[in-house]
Amino acid sequence: MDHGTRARRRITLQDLAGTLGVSKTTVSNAFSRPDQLSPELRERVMEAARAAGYAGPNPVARMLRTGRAGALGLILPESLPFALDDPTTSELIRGIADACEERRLGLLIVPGATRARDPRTITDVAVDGFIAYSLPWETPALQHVLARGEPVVVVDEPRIPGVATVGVDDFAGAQLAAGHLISLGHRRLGIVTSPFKPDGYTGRGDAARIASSTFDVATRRLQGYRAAMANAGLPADDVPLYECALSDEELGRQAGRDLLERRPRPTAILAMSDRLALGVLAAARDLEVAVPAELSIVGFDDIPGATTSRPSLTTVRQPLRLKGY
Amino acid sequence: MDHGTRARRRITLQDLAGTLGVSKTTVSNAFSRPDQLSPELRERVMEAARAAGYAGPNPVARMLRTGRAGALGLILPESLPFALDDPTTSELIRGIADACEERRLGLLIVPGATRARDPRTITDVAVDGFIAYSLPWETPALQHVLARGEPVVVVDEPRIPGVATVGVDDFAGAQLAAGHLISLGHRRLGIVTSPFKPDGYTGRGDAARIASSTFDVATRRLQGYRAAMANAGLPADDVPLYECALSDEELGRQAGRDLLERRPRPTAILAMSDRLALGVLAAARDLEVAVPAELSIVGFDDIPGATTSRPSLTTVRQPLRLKGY
DNA sequence: GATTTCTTCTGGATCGATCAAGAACAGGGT
DNA sequence: ACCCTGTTCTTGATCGATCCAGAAGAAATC
Repeated sequence: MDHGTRARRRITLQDLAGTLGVSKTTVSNAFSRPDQLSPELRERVMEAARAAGYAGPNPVARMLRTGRAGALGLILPESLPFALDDPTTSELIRGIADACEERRLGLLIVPGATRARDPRTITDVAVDGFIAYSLPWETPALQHVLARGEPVVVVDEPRIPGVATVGVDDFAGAQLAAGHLISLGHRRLGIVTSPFKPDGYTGRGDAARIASSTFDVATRRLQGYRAAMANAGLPADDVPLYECALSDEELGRQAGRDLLERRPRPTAILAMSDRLALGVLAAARDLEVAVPAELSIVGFDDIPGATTSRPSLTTVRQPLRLKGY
Repeated sequence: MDHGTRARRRITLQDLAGTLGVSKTTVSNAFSRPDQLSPELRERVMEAARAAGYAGPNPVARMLRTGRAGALGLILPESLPFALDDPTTSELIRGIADACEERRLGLLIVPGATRARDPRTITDVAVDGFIAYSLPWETPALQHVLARGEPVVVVDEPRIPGVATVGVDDFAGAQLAAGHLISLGHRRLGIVTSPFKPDGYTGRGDAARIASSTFDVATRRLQGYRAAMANAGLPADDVPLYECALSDEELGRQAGRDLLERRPRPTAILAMSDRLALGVLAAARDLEVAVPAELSIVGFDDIPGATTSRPSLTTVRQPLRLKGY
């Protein structure tokens, strides 16, 4: 019934110092800088800590003082379920997780960044920096990330001046893929694209949408395809095009059906991801179009388990991307 | 060349208050409690913040003062790559991620808890509580989690008195599965188990290992199987048993081969997970044992995409498990 | 013996916010 | 004129640690 000991407050470093009769700095050192005090005293401190049920310095207080959070934020465009489904993203997450583990950093995942979100999911988290993966231009989430003023690494897109970016050369890769098909003699191509805008649209290509695209990767890959076609003297502008809202097999199949039903039928289809390519393959099977006899398909990304007849444009991803820190 | 403005220190709420000529509390309120000040002043504050490039209150400082971190820690037994591979775990992560998103909590993932780890990956992270998934007894990581004194929810195992646990009734489920097979007339059963210890052992069942098991789930499921057998008057103790270090199709196949090569050959096999069951199915195909004519297989967990002839023992997982908070 | 150098430990300032209590002023009712 | 209630803003304490400068004593150097 006197002061103190009420309401089961959590024990602090200060309390511990009190019961031991040493200064709080000493207790702090016992935990974080063992070489700064004699082994005996340190042992006494640890002993007392164990007895008092003190688990170690409060991480938040330590962060505030030291300025380091010991964690990285990973911003994903779609929801986590979708990210885990998509081999490309999932592969990326693995690489990042491993790298974080080596450096004993925590990994805080912020999914669904393209949807409208409460900014607090970004402004209120304790991290030392962010990795943003494949976001469209003008994502509010990205603005908030940049506003925090902490280190940011963007993977794939968008390429923002002054912000570190990791990614393959989409233009060159796409050009290579299209060039390959053309050199095989194909003249009637079809293209299945990943989204140009994060609005869930799926359907035939639309020049206005493409012109106002906010996804860099899709834009640059398309430019690559078209450049290759233009080099070969093919009409690049009115090539049949189908845009898919997600990089998903079902949508790829839908795209494939659409493209393969056009007349004259394309003899080769370029897909902006391997999952879309697999979908096109399924569509070809549905429509009984023989691959590769009647149709060639080329994907992108080289996901594991893509053993179809397609030259794989691989990305050197993974641990590289953490080198920035 | 006077005091202040050196070395590009990050701007603080205090600084902002200074330039505006108001108190820091007012600035704080402008961000966190808009009803506490006049709209005009608030607008002025936000304006000045924008101009100064101030992104909002420092999350760490806020955490320290309020005592809330706004994030949850998720402890996984294996590495993240493995977790993403395993449909059961991946399903769980989805559920948790969704629930966190609704409550606008961050999700901090700490993988690989069964391996020896630096305790700091647990003691040094800023979270309000932990979810521990399917860990063996005596995992050091778990000790550290409990030592933090924050809320903990254990999923599946281990069941620790006084700690909230979410999970299905493994004993009853297993008993049901085995009872089902027995009621179909099966008398020679075989069992494929998930690990009893986190040491990577894969091989025939070993009574000593089972007796000293540290994985609750495996133990209780086995007890369930055996109880059903005992009820039916079958010798439960020397039933053929194969332990797999991971819940993985390849190991399930190995287990299936071993069990199916024994004589007399089992007519039914109980697997502790659906992935293992799929492996057994593969083994049956390898050895040209007809399913279900010559062999019945029963799994556990009901993962998506398991359309084989097996009664699925489903778990009601997902968002439930966050109700604790 | 005086000075320097270590080692070991301490006190107080500090990180950047929130919170509790209260001041100053406005209007409303009697 | 007085008290009450509200709104708006400020002061000072506080969260729980780390860091810096320095004190006290032992050991080494000249």
